Amino acid sequence: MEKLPTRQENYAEWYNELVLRADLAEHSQVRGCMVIKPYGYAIWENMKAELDFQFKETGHVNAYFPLFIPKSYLAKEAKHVDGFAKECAVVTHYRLKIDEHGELVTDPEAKLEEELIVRPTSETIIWNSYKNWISSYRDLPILINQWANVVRWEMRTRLFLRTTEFLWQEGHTAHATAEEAIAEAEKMLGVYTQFVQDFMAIPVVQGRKSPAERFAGAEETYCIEAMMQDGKALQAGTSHFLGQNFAKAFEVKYMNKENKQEYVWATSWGVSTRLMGALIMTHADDKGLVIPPKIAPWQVVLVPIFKNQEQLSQIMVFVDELAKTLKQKGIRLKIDADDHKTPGWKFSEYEMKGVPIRLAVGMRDMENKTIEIVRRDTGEKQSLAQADILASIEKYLVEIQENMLVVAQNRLRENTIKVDNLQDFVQGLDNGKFLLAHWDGTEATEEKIKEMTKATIRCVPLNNPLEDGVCILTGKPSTQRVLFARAY
RNA sequence: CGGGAUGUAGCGCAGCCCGGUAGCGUACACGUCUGGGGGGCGUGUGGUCGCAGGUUCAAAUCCUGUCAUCCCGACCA
Repeated sequence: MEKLPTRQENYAEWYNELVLRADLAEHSQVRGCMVIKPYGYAIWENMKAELDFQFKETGHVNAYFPLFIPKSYLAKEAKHVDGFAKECAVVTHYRLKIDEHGELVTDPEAKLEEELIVRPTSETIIWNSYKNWISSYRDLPILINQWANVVRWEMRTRLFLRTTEFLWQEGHTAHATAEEAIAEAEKMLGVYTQFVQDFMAIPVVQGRKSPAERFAGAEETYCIEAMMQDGKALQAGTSHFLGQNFAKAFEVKYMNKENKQEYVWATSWGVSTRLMGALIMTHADDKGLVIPPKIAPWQVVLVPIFKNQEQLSQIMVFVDELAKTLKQKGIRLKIDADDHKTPGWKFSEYEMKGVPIRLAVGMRDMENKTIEIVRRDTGEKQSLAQADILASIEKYLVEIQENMLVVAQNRLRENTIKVDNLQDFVQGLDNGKFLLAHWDGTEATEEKIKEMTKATIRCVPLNNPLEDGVCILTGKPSTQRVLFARAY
């Protein structure tokens, strides 16, 4: 098989090819939709399991709401409609029939009284339920998460980064006070940050979106932004303080302790299969994926090297014993004893798939009681005594996880720069930097900068130091720097 | 929705200009030699040439229509 295009040659093609070659996903026949293949789905499942655990640890429960949203619900929150109307799939009929030419056609008789929207997000359908669930402060808070698929009819799609249908989780909470809701939105941003850094080894910048970049219907949008290897930003997760916008749209009030009716305060927060894109573009190299041990479907792959079944049997005596030990330790091992692929082919294959540790054992090793171990992240290869292998694997799994984060953190730090004029700004962008620059705080300036440079305000970082300066475009005064980058 | 391109085996492509038996690479199956970094040799399976019309003795090839996909724009939490 041909080599992967390098990141340097063509970053976009490298990404696309890698997704296909690593067997994560493929384009389906359906426009803009992908098939997530078992290896890709296994990574998603590992991410999902950990996130689900964290949500429950922080007091949330799972529920499930309908895929279809009556059109009238979506219309209730004005900004929300604005944000999503242009990318909705609409169900208009409920039956097909065979016509006079023998063709399967939509039955015009079966038109829906009210059209149904395939959910682009679930605020409206969920708040329509919350209306019936909430009457007293004693009913609050409601802390619900749902794992679901959503559909957004995007013009241009890319595997994992932007697909018509995608998988995600969406948390929707209801609170008695603004303070509590804001605290919830911030808490979940923290959960995302910790998950992404500790499990996916992806460092992020936490911040608030500018008003223009806010979620449709939110008072405040918090986000985590990650840096891809080409210097572009990828929004890895968002958490929104929705104020009382949805409560007002759906008439959701509660009786407080003073016997007064008040509107409920809301949050929503989500991460999606887009995180798979972040994983790939943060860690993968020109040989393929590199997956952090904590979410790798296989943490270790073992390739026995043999000329015939008899040799394989001898090797497998040792391998079976090792497999038993690793299983006891909870280490995920794949043994590839397939005899119609060569060892060289397998080495390349598992590098493409990003398995953190590779072991190889042949007859030479059996005679010497040794085993070859190779780290995927650094490529470091050594021959160890078989007796020492368990300790080395355990040590490597920890080291690889840590090292991957450190490498990514260094990249983020080294490529985030302060700029004070437009020339440096543009030059920085072309060199793949994240830019901290002064901005006059107006939407007009933000828009102008986007037009000129394709860069957007990714966020106003949390705990941003205040500092007097002047806007790089207009020269008007500014009190803090904000983070600009080109984004996916 | 504007501009450009492409539809031929699972995948990647040639053939089309100049009409005449459907080709190559890869994958797959079998055999054999191999096996410590994407193996060699041999044999074989697999195609309504996107779809619908038309011209012709004859269409992957020429003509008309149509559908789909991709790229560049517009659009995009």
